[in-house]
Formats: sequence, C-alpha cells, structure tokens
Amino acid sequence: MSNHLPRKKARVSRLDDDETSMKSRLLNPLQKQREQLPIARGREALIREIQQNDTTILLGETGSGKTTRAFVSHHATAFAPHDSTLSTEVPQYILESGIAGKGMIAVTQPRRVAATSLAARVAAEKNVTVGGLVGYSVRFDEASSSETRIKYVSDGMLVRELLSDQLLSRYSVIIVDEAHERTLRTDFLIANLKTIQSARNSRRDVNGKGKSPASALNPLKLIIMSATLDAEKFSRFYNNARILYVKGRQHPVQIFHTSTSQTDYVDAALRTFFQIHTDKPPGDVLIFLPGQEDIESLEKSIKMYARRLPEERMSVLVCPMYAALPPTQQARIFSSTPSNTRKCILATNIAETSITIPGIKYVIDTGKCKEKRYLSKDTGGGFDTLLTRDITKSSAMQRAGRAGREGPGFCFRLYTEDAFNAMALSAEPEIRRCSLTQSVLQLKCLGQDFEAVDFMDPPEIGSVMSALKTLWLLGALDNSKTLTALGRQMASFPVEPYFARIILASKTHGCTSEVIDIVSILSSSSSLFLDISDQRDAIADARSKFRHASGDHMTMLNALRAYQEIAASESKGARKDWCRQHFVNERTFVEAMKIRDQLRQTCQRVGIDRHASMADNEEPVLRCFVTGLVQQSAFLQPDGTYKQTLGHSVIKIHPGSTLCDKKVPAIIYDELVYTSQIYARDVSSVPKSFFSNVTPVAKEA
DNA sequence: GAGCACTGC
Repeated sequence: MSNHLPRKKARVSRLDDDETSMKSRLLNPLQKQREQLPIARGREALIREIQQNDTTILLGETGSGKTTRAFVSHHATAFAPHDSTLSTEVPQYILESGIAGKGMIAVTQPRRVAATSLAARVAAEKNVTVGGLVGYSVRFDEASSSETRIKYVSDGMLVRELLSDQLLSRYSVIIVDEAHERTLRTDFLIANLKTIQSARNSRRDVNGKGKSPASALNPLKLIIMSATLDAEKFSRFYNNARILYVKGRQHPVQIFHTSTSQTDYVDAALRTFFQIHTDKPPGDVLIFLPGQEDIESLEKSIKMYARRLPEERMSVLVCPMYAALPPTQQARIFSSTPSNTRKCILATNIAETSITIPGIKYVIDTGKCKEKRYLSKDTGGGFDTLLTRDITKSSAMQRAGRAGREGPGFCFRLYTEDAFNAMALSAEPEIRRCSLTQSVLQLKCLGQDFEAVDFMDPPEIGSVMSALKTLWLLGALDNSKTLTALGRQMASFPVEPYFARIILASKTHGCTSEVIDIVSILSSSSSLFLDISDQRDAIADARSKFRHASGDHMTMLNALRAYQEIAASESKGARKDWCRQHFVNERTFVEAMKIRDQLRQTCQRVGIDRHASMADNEEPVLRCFVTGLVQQSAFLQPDGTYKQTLGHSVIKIHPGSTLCDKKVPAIIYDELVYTSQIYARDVSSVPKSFFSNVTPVAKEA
C-alpha cells in the first residue's frame, strides 16, 4: 500500500520548493514560524491559482511516508491528517494578496471550538486582537467588527446567515474547511454556494469589465479544503475545478496490522497495551474504542492487571475520555503524566477530530465506532439506530496520525491489512443518514425544494418524503407542500422543528416560560443527568428529589428550578458541589440557559409572551409537548411493551427514564434509538384523550 | 436494564 490518493495528474498541481519568494521583513516570532512551514514555499503559486480560478480544491496532504517492516504482521505507509496550517495560512495569503477586494473572507468549520481557536491563532500571528481584522462568529459567541476581513464561522452559522442574505454578498471569498467531514450543514453550503457563485459571477460577465458597477454583484471565489481521499469528487461537483495538493507536516507513524482477525477487540486491546507497556520505551498510549461501555470495561481490566505488575516497572495511569464524561474527569487527560508513569487514554472518536491530546506516541485502533443512522420506514425502521460498525479508511488514517503529532509514533491496528483494504474510503455523508426535517424547512424558507437542489450526494428520496410528512404533521407545510406562516415562525427558532412547534403551541396554552425551560435542556448538546454505571443506585436516589409523576420532562424542569435556587443564593463552589451530589451535569444547565436566552429573544420577535406561566400545573405543558411530539407517541400493550401510535414498532422505555417499569397507558418521547432494543428516551406520561385533534392540519394514521 | 460525535441571527 503506498498511496490512496485517486488523483489525475493532469489537473493536480503540487506546490513545491520552486516557489520561494518571501520577502524578509521584521517579524514577530509567530510570523517567523509561519514562514518556515512547508506551505509557505508554494505561496505565490497558490495565490496565482486562486486568482485564476473561481473555485479551487485544496488538498492537505497527510504525512510523509515511512515504510517499516512490522514485527507481528504487515507493514504500511504512514498517513496522517494535515494539521491546521492550511486553515490559518490560506486566509492570510488571500487577504495579503488583495484577492478578496473589499469583501470579507469567511472560513467555515464544522466545530465551534475550531472556529474560535483558529481565529485566536491567526490574530496572534498578525499581532492584532480577535474581533478586529480577524474575527469569528459561532452560536452564543461572536467577535467581529466593521474592520473584520477574515472571519472564522461555524458551518451552521453560515447556513443561518444564508437565510437572511441569500447571496452571502458580504463575502468575496468563502473557504469551506474540513469539507471531507461532510456534515449535513457543509453539504447544504456546498450545494448553495455553487448556485450563489453562478448567480454572482455570471452577472459580473453581463455587466462587463467595470461598467455599471452599481448593479454588479461582487464575484465569489470558493476554496474547498479537504484531507485527501475524495478531492476528485469535489472537483467534479464544481465543474472540474483545479485541485491543488499541499504537502503536510507530520512525523512518521509506523503502522502494524494483526495477522489474523480478532474476535474480541476489548481483549485484544488489553493484550496489545501490555505488550507496549512491557516492550516499548516511554510514551503515552491512546486506545480508540466505540463507546462508554467498552471503555469502562477495559478500564477495569487494565487497572486490575496493572496492579499485578512488578514494583520496579513504570506504573499505569488510565484515563477514560468520552463526551458524556463529567468535565473534571475529562480534564485529567491534559494534565502532564507523572514521572515513571505511562498514561493510557481510552477514548471514543472524540479524540479523532475534536480534541488533540499531547504526548501520544502509541495508538491502538480497534477499528470500531458507533454510528447514529436513521433507519427509514420502508426498510422496517422509522427510528434512529446507534450500532457499532467498522470505521473507514479516512478514520483509520486519522487515528494513526494521532501518534505522530509530536514525534515519530506507532499505531497498532487490531485488524488485518485485508480488513483495512476492505474498509469504505470515507463515511457516508450525513445527508444520507440523518433526519432532514430541519434542512427541508430551511430550504423551504429560501424558496427551494430539497428534491430539486443539486447536492453532491443526493439524499434518499424516502428520507426527504419522511421529512416532508413530519413538517406537514407539524403544520409547517400545507396540503400542497407550501410553507405556512406557522412553518416560517418555526424556522426562526434555532431548535429542531418539533421543539419549535412545542414552543409555538405554548402561546395557546399560556405556559411559554415552562416550555422554554424544558426545551432548552432538551436541545443542549450533553444530557442533564449523568450516567456512571457503577453508581446507578446512588444516582436514582439523588434524582428522586426532582421526580415528577408525569415523567422526565417535568423532572428536568424541577431539576432546573432547584439548580436556579442554588445558583441564586450559593457560591460557585457550592453550586458545583450541589451538581456533583445530585449527579447532574452543570455544563448542560449553563448551555441550556444560553439557549433559553435565544429562545426568549425569538419569542419576543414572533410575538409570544415569554413570561406566560401556569406555575405548577403540568397539564398545559404536556399538551404543548403532545402537539410537537405527535409522531413520537406510543400506547401500552397488554405485555407491558409500547406500540407506536403512528407506526408499527414495538418499543421499550429506556432504563434511565423515571417512567421505566411504570406501565402508564400512553407516552410521548423525544427520541427513539435502537441499540440492543428500541428504546424511547426522555419520556412523559399523558392521558390518551390528549391525542385527539392535536394538530391543526393533520388527522391521519 | 443502559448513549458515537457535532451544530444552530
């Protein structure tokens, strides 16, 4: 195996040492560092290419190859992701060259932390403060001004901007970074940017060279930045755009595969870890596992065997890492490793893209991950699945690269080289496996039909149909699939359409204050109630203080009210203690309160009184939830399971719910996920009588 | 009887 890059030589330019035209000038240390980067040598060529082409595909090459014979199995060439050099350098080159004219340069990112930290780094390199020449804009946080020329934005933020300015006319250059991740929002932008570019750039031709500038639109340049693998596809989509290939900066990583396939990857990881620990020089180990359950089990085994090691050996420090872990425990992975100790980090793919852990020299890759995927009705589903599956080649390369951030490293893959070769090139784009309800609604607001849009990968038609049906059931679309006034209002709320519908229903029922409190918790990225498997009894006990007989929604409201009382009277430390004692995630409360502010503002704009309250009467609140959760309801059957009211699946209440084992006649729930069974999560009990006439338009099964 | 990771005027 030598190179996965499926490139056609003719259209690919390599930016190499032949271009070295940096002028010497007074530099701050960061600027000096900039000039030594490999990409700096191709700067002039890069600028020329971008100048000459409307769209440029920029490929971050990934690592220098070093082939070594493995002692247990086959050998392989190292690959690794490009570091963030391209993301910080290219916007600066464009600004310095004047390509952007008077317009702004936008750089989109799939994650908000990336947008804010890249902006901070570029501002530091340019010796300016963030929010001036260089700024960012993400949800809840913005630093930009009239002087801002380079703006790092989350992809969702640019989608929001698109809804108010359909031509994105403030920007003369838009850089779509991390395009290979193919998030739903990135694909949404890639499709719309193609149309916008053709509208803006063709009018330039009509108006001609400098004539009638008042009516001319500023042309739009696009740069799509991606890690190797699917550059050709981006190029084809943008009318065979030029692909430029930029060499990366990465230490070599030796990759080992197993000679036979492993049946128990947790056990294989355990054995491989101790092999490294006994045979290899110091350096921390990162093990990629699919989820919390495997992480907890491996943590136990490693600790057990580590205790049996001879005294004189290096000791082992095990650090679990996954998104649901409380922040205090997450922080442990960044603390420096004590002397004579080897740190062993057990992580989900949170460590693949979202966080970079220092000091990693060895990576153990189980080759597995969990993936959420919507299983459509016509394939026997109608719910999300969350199942363990094989990773992709891109993912395997990304994981290996984590060993080569600071020096040469090693990656031990717990699968054969044949298994690697059989992996899919990259993950299926989100647009083909996620709910499209919100995107369909957003496009309706732009006057477009999802079916008619030229996407790089078109969604499954069944997926579009089910989104249309949901929007119709919620009253966002009428019988002729036309956007209703209600639908337009729903789109103005930065939450899932069914949550927006619940908020709008609260106007009728006079309980907006309570509904917004609950919806803001439900829309937070992390869950409110912690789940630590060996403390589940203590957790259930602590939670009983908030328990509301109707179920999880009102229980969350009670928890939020209790937290606010503590927050109003106690110190920050006491607040944290209280959260720890009650096994609630304070981060969720903090995020929920930011979301609540946004929802309150939106209510004000669309004329809903956000103060309207029914105090402790839960009935109107539950009626609002029934309105938005029409499709997410089920009735009890004689055998104790539940059957969907609009669907045929048999479901169970998740064991984490306050209603588990309660056998109430009818339930509503926020989501349905198939893991070992089909579980309903965040469940409330409602009278069956609530289900008649819940929506203004729809009444069919 | 138990949840991969992100995001949003």
